[in-house]
Amino acid sequence: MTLEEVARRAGVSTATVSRVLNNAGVVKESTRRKVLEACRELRYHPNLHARSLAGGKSRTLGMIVSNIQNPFFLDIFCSLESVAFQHNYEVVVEHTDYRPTRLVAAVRSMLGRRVAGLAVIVSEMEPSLIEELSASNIPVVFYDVGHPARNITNIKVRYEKGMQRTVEYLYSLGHRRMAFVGHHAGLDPLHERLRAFLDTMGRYCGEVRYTTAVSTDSPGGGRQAAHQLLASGFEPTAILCVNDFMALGVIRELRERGLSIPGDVSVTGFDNIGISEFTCPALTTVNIPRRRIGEMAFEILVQGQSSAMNSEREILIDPELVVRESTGPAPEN
Amino acid sequence: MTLEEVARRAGVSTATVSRVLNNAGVVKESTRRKVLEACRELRYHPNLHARSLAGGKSRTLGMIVSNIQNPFFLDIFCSLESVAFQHNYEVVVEHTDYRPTRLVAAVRSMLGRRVAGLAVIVSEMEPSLIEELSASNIPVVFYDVGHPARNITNIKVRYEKGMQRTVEYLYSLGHRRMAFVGHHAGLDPLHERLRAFLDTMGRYCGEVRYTTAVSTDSPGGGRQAAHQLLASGFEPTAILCVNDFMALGVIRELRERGLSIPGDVSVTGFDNIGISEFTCPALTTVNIPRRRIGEMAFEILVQGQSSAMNSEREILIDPELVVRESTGPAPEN
DNA sequence: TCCGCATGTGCAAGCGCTTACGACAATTCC
DNA sequence: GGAATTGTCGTAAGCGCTTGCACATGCGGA
Repeated sequence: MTLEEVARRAGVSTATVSRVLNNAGVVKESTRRKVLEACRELRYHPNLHARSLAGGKSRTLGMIVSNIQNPFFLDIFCSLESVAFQHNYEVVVEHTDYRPTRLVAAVRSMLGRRVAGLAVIVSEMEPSLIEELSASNIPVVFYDVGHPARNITNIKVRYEKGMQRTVEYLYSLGHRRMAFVGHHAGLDPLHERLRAFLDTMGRYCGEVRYTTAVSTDSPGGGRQAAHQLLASGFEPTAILCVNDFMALGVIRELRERGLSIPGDVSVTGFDNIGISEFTCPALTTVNIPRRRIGEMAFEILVQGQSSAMNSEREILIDPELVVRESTGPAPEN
Repeated sequence: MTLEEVARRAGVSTATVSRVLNNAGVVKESTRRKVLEACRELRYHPNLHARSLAGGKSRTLGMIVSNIQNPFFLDIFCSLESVAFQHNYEVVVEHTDYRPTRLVAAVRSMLGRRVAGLAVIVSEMEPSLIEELSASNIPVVFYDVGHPARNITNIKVRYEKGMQRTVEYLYSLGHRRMAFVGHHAGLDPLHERLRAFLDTMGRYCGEVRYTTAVSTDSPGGGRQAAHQLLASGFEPTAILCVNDFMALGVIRELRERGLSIPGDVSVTGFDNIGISEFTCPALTTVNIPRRRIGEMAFEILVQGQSSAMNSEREILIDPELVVRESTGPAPEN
């Protein structure tokens, strides 16, 4: 089914069919109806590839995330998708599993798709990508990685602040043995969080003991990390997780061992994903406004585009502690 | 950046460039290198739209789900995406929020993209879609909805069996007051599950009392449903949820009220999503093999395609009960 | 009656790529 | 030594659509 067949059927030219299908130009009502009827009869579906090839412009946005199974990323996607949908845009998503090579492939794929804008919400990075994207002339927003450039806006969360806040909160509750559970410590943004933990801990030097464990970004990974942690003989009174997703597993492992939360061990997460409210006990965490991030991304990519590409800037977000039930005073002993 | 510019730069024709980029035909090693270098220098990214327009064939699959926030759907997507990736396919996903109109729009969009195959994993339906897809000549797999046709394969889970099994299991534990928590009872497949519950209950007529509550497909929805349920004065000793996602909220609400699980109330889910193992208590549920469903979908869409489109058939899956900690003997009183 | 101006359509030139097909060299064979 | 191969590459015709432009009508006003 092509435009031409529809045109023939309706007894008009392809130009006219195109016009009615795009509500562009003026078309007599009677011919418009004829065309629409022909479309229906022939079950015509315009070829989107041909359309964007000829049109030259695109109404699709691209989004790349590290791990779409982690609700943190998924929520941002949903938020972006939702506002995009309202504005008649669509967004295609790709995920990288935290692997730089897949990131590169994903970016290339997006560039090949000629997306109208690209949101890169990942933790891994490949240096050459920055210039590649910067040279691409499409609006880009990075989250957590990269740095601003002509057409690149950066959104960053002050993770250190959140981490610092958490540590201090726990310290004030009397905790003196803490552990950090993370994943992919080799990746910059993730490493940064680990370091924020270590730095803050360093300030209580001599007074506080701590250790770290690393696994994969999933509840199972969190559980495994907790397992290692406890098997090592270190008995933390508080475990800080790099994100809520892993915290789910940490909680599970602790309960499995008969440890009460927060009676014996306090647990904190990061991100404040939807289900962190539904864990038991409900998770103390640090909120990151995912909905707003998605909305900002859309604005930057679509609106910012009109503002002559001068979107070189950095946006900083201060996360805030959300205290729920998984934290409490350190046990006496 | 177009093929032509690259060709000019490399001092060859566009045909040659195309050949090296596609590893098609034979090209002298020296020219191949020249071309690749030109691509790199010019940061050339082939226009995928032009490619599929000219090529006529597509290596992207489409997938439509009702609610991508529900891990059940997300898992199937990830599974499909994973095998597709291994075979050098990509998959674009769209979600409908259980709305038939969005389903129609999504299907049209996929058809416009000229996907190589389409997986429709939804609960809502629009009758006309079946024939529209059937006429489209692309391989299609439906999950839960629709019926087989020339190019349409149907995957169905015998929900009734799972539900029946669950009810009987609870009955055997002494439960005589049960409740069902669901969502979108107006949609066929969902209604079917509700009816499976009612039918099974009907068999114990007079002996067992029951009621139902409906909300939205989310933990929050589950919580709300549980709230209604308990506010109604009915005191179930077991609550059966249409899926694990909602069960999360049900559990939360029960705990909030100080009810012990399974001491006071048993809870069951459906789907066996990843985190149902990490709830507390771990959720008794009915397993649906999402990984296998994703893999089957790929095979049907890609391999089945070669088998002359004679894929008209229905695949039935028997779900199985997974007993964990959220169920136990009914309380004495 | 003729001109000017809306209002509706058709023509045709691309958009960037793939892919027969044929052209031309460099071998190879009898 | 000429013909038949073989290996490389260029030419050009689309793929299905959008869109600037020209053209055809119908109308009122001069």
